[in-house]
Amino acid sequence: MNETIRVIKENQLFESINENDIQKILKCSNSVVESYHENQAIFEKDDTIVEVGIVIEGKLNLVSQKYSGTRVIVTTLEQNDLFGEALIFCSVKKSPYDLVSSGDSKILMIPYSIFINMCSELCDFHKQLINNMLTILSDKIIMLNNKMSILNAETLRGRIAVYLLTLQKKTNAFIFNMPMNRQQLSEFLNVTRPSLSRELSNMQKDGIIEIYRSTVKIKDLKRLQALAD
Amino acid sequence: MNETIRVIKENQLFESINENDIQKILKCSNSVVESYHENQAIFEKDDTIVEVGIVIEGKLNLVSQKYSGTRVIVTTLEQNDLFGEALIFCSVKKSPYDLVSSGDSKILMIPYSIFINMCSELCDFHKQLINNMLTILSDKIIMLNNKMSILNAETLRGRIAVYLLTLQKKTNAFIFNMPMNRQQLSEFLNVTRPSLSRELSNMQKDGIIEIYRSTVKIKDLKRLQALAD
DNA sequence: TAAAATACGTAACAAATGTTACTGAAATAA
DNA sequence: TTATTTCAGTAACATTTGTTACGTATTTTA
Repeated sequence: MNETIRVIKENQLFESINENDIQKILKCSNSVVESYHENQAIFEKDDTIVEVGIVIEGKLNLVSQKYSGTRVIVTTLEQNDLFGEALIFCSVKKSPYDLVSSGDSKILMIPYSIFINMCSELCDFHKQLINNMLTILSDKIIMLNNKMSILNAETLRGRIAVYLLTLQKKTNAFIFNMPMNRQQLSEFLNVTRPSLSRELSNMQKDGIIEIYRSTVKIKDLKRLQALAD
Repeated sequence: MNETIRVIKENQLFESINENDIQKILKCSNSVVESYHENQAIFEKDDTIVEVGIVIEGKLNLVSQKYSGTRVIVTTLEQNDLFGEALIFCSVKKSPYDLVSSGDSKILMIPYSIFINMCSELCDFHKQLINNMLTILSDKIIMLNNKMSILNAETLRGRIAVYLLTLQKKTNAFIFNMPMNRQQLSEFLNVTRPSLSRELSNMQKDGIIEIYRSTVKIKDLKRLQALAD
């Protein structure tokens, strides 16, 4: 269990909670570490989710079962990734995906009840746990809203503009590095890689940006902003 | 205050909490009903949000300030609509929008602290309030994920397919009405109205659906599912 | 260091979607 | 009822983005 705590004390869910109190939470909530092996399912589509999980060791694949029967990996969860946090609280708790272990893995499963029943001692760390959960859910909403505002842009140039402006704001600089390669960025913006390359080149020709590999320089902020509107 | 309770007792935030306990919550949290007049701002862009609000009377416009200076109404909030619920808990609590009263309005403002401090009595209804908030946030995440899966479809036909299949699943019928007109649906799918009309016609020609105004009949479920994959 | 693999840019062409403008049908108002 | 307004379908053309294929630069591996 010490290994578990060493991992999860870095998790946002346990922020500002010390190791002793984390231990109490795990005990009080009847949390357990479960072991899974290659291809074993943690849960399947339409299962009712009543626990949140944290990956302690190994990797998990979140798998979408297509109508055609083909299976597509939606995302991969690694050490300290949290899952199930939206499903356990929402009105319809059925999972839309399978969650499958990729190789051997260990997972901490935390039952639902710890988040809705305060213990009678009214411990401060229990409040903090729920507060952390509220922050995690809210941050996810903000992140999804930001992603939506990118996908809602009318043109690819607009999407690029919104994306670059968020980086400009975050770094507070006019020269910065993009944290994704072209393939990843094109998937994030929901276009093909050659389309993205072409448009970045066009924007460079038009004097809006300069770009080489992952390094971007914003040359005409006003026009970039106009594109993002 | 009785009028206020008559309104908000229908709100998801107060689900399974009786009128007496709602009254206690409002008192214990120092909630107040504020009055606003035409064009008065409830909060402005970059304000730090420390209260959730519920519209008791009138209408509010959530307004996006574009870089160009033009102002665009993102959405309109009406009686019993909740706002600020994600911003008060997230890591960066600054609002990206202005919230402005459209005509006279009355708004119940509920301070942040009620959601993070259990009162010493450990009242059941207080637990229920926080539980309701967790459900509201989680449902919003699920809704945004669904919307993302529509926008992520590669073609318009795919987006239409995803949308129709969610309606098919919800109504459990092969003939149903769409709750939006063409203009609204085209905005929801992020395309222009003529493009939507054209594609719906094409899908009808191809024998996948039959459509007249808002009435849709799914004629070839398998092909519709293949499109949504 | 050389060889192999990967990442990126580009170009020609195809396909999808946007734009504009017009029509008739349906709903609403007078 | 008739007139008016709103809603929806269509068509021609413009623009944007996808597809495919290839060359070159960069990074990784042996």
